[in-house]
Amino acid sequence: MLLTNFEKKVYYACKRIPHGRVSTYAELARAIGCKGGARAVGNALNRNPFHSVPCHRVVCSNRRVGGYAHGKKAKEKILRREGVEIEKGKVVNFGKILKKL
DNA sequence: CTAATGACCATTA
DNA sequence: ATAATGGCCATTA
Repeated sequence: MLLTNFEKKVYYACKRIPHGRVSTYAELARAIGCKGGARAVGNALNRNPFHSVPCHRVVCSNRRVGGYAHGKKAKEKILRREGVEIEKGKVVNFGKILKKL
């Protein structure tokens, strides 16, 4: 697979998010040493080719769910199945279940 | 090299 | 509370 170094870092970091927890695009960017690169992280996750990397656990820093390659609906569905409550398109226990990397 | 793109973010009105 | 704005950054054309 033709993966850029940036993408590799994003996927490896994303893999560290535990089941039932979430992280944010900005936090992920910060974790890999690319502060301010939240948008770039989103782009990388959008092209995520691995089923093993749980990109559905990455949400926006404002508690909103954020996008998903297969539709936001699917994303919410998966998150709920993992025990993450979502209210009006927003993560309920955000501060509680947020995983800092 | 430049310009456009996007699963973002913080600020401002 | 919502909407617009400018900024941010890797990738791609």
